[in-house]
Amino acid sequence: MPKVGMEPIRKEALVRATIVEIGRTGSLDVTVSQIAKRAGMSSALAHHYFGSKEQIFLAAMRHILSLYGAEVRGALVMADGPRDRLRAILRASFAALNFRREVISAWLNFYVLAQTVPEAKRLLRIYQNRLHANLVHDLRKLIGVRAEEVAQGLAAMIDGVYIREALKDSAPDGIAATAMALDYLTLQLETRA
Amino acid sequence: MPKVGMEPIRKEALVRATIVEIGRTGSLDVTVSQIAKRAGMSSALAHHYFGSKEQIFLAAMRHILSLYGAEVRGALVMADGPRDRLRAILRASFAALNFRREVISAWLNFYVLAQTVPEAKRLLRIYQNRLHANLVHDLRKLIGVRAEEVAQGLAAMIDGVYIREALKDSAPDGIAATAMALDYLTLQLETRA
Amino acid sequence: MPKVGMEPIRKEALVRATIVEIGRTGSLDVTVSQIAKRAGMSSALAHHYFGSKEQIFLAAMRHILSLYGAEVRGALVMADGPRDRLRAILRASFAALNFRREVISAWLNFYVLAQTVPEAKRLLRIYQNRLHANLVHDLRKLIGVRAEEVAQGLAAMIDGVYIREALKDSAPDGIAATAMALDYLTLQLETRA
Amino acid sequence: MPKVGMEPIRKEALVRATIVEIGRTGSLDVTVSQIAKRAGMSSALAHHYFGSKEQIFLAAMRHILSLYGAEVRGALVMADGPRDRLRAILRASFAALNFRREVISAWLNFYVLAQTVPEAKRLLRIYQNRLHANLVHDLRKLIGVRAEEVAQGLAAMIDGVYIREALKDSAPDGIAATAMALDYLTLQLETRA
DNA sequence: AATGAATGAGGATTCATTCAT
DNA sequence: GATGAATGAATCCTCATTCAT
Repeated sequence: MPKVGMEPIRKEALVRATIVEIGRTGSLDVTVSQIAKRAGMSSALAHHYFGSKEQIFLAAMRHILSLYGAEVRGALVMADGPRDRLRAILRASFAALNFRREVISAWLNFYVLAQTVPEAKRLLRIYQNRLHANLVHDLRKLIGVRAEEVAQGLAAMIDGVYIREALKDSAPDGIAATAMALDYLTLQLETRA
Repeated sequence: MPKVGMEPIRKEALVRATIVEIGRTGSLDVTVSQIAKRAGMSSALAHHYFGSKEQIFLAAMRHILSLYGAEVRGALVMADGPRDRLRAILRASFAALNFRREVISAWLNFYVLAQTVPEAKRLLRIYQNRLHANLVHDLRKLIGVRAEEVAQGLAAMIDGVYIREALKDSAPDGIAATAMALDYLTLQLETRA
Repeated sequence: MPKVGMEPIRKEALVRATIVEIGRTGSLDVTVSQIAKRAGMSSALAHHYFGSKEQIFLAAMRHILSLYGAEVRGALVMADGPRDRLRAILRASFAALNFRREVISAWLNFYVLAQTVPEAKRLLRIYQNRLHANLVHDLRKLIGVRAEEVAQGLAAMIDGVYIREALKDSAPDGIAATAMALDYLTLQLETRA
Repeated sequence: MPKVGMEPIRKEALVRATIVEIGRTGSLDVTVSQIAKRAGMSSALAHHYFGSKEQIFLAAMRHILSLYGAEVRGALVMADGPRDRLRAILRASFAALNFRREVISAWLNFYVLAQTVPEAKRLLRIYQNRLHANLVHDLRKLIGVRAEEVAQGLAAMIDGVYIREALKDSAPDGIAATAMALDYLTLQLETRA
C-alpha cells in the first residue's frame, strides 16, 4: 500500500502558502514555484494537486471566504436580537483572523482576480450577496424599507476600510475599524428607526 | 524636418492607452506592446519616452489622480460654505469623468501597484491625505473634534463604493453613489453637530 | 494470497493499450500515464514491468510484428505452389487484423521510432528481411534473377499503401489494397516469367 | 530607420534548420531552441517570427512540398508526350534535391504530423492530389480507364520507397529508386495499353 | 524621432521515473 | 504485486528591454 492521504494536507499547505505569498508581495505576481517552495514541496506537486495556478488561487479565495463566513456564523450564534446581530456581523468582519495584513492583501488581489477570472467573480459575488442578505435581514426589522440602502452603505464601508488598510504601514486596527462601522450603523438606527 | 514637440503628445497617448488597457483587462498584466499599439506607436518608443513599464504605470496614476484633483478643485470653486463644499467633494468623487469603468478598474489596480512600488504608494497617499485634509477642513467647522473620524468614514465609503463597482456588470451609477455618501454626511451633521 | 502470474497479463494489457493510444493520437507523444490508465493500472506499475517507456514501445512493436508474422505463416500453411504462396503473403499483409487504423498508425510511428532507437530499427529490419526472404523464395522459382527487384517493388508498394492509408479519412480497404499489390505481382509474373 | 527586411531571411534560415534538425534526430522531438540555435538566433526570435513551434513545422512542410513541386514542374517543362512526362515525374520524385537523408526523414515525420495537425494533413493531401492529377492526366492518354489504379500504384510505390529509405544505412540511391518505379510504369503501359 | 530586430530571463506546465509503504 | 507521492529536467512561450539604423 502506498503512502496515502497526503492530498488534503498538501492542498491546505498550498492554500496557506498562497495567501502568505500574495500577502508578502502584495500582488498576484507570485510564481507557483514560490508558493510550492513555501509549502515545502516542488512546483510539480502543486500542479499535480491543483492542475493550474488559477485553481490554486481560487482555492485560496475559497479558503478566505470560508474563514470569513465561519467567523460571521460563529458571531451570529451568540447574538440576540437584530441590533445585536448586526453588531456581531461588523465585529466579525474586522476580527483578528480576517483582518490580518496578508488576508487584507489577498482580498484586494481577489477583487483584481475577479476582473479576469469568472469563477473568482462568482465567489466574490457570493460573499457580497451573503453579507447583503444578512444585513438586510436584520435591518429590515429595525428600519424597514431603508434596510437596502443602509446595507449597501455598510458593505461599502467595510470594503473601503479593507482596501485602505492595504496602504497603511501600521498593523491593522480591527477595533478602530469596527468602531467606525458601528458608528455608522448606530447613526442610521437612531435617526431612521 | 524633425518632428518637434512630439514628446508630450506621445506621452499623453501612452498614458491614455495605459488606462484603457488596464480597464480592458482589469489587471496590471498588460504588456508594453499592447499599450504602445493602442497608442499607435512601437513599444520601443514607449520605452524611449518613459524608460520603463513602471514609469508608464506611474504616469497613468498621476494622470488619474490629477484628473480627480482637478474635478474636486473645480467643484470647490463654486461651492459656498463648509456644508456645500463637503457636498461638492463627494459629488466630484463620483463625477462622470472619474467614475468610469476603466478609471475605476485603474484605481483598483493602482492600490495593488502601491503594495509593490513605493512611488505608487506615495502617490496614493498624497491623494488620501489631500482628500482627508479637504474633508477635515470643512468638517471641523461643523462638528469640531469629530471631524477626523467622520472624514475617515467618508473616505472609506468612497473607496468602498469604487471597489464594489468593479464587480458589477451594470454601468457605474454616480448618482446613487453620491446619494449614499451624502446620506452618511447628512446623518453625521444632523446628529453630531 | 499474492497474485501470481499477473506479469504476462499486465504486460499484454499494456502492449494493447500502447497500440490503441498510438493509434488514437497518431503519434508517439503518448504518456506512460495514458497507456497505463487505458490498461487499467498505475503508471508506476507499467514501469515496474517494463522498466522504461522505450521498452513499452518496443514490446508493442514486437507484438505488431509477431501479429503480422503469424498472419503470414497462417496464410502460407494453406498455400500451394509459389504463385499461390506469393498471393497469400500479399493477402495476409492487408488482412483485417493488421490493416486496422490503429495498427497502421502504429506502423508509421514505429518507422519513426526506428530512426532514434536502434532496437526498433533492428526489429523493423527483421520484418523487412523476413518479408524479402519470403518473397524472393517464391519469386525465384517463377522469374529467376529478377526476383530481387520485384521483391523490392512489392515491399515498397506494401509500405506505401500503409503510409498512405494513414492520411485517409475513410476506413482502410484491405480488398483494394490487396488487389493493387496482386496486380503488380501478376503483371511481373506474366511479363517476365 | 530600423534594420529592416530580416524577416524572410530569418524565416528561411529557420525552415532550413528545422529540416536539418528533424533529419538529424529523425523525429519531431526537436526543440525550438535547437532549431533556433542551428539557425543562428535565439528561440525567442523564432517565436517572434513564427508564433509557435507548430507554425515552424508547417513552414518547413510547405518548403519541402514546394521544393518537390518545383522539381516536378521543372522536369515537365522539358518533357514531350505523355510517356515522357510520366517518366519525368518519377525521375523528379527521386531527384537529388528531394531524395536526401534529411528530406526523406522530414517527409516521414510530416506524415506523422498530419495525424495530429489538420493543416499538415491538408498540405500533404494537396501534394497527393497534385501528384495523382499529374499521373492520371498522362496515364489516361495511354491506358484510359485504368489510369486511376495505376496512378494509385505509382504513388504508393513512391511513398513506399521513401519510407523504406529511412531505414537504410547507406545513402539514398535515387537511380535505383527511379528504375523501380519506371519499371512498374513500363510494365503497366506495355501490358495494358 | 522612430522602429524592426534581437535576446535573456523567467514562468507555467508536463512527464518519465523513483520511492516508500 | 501495486500505487499514491514526489520531483528534476525539460520545453514552449512571453515580455521588458536594448540596439542599430
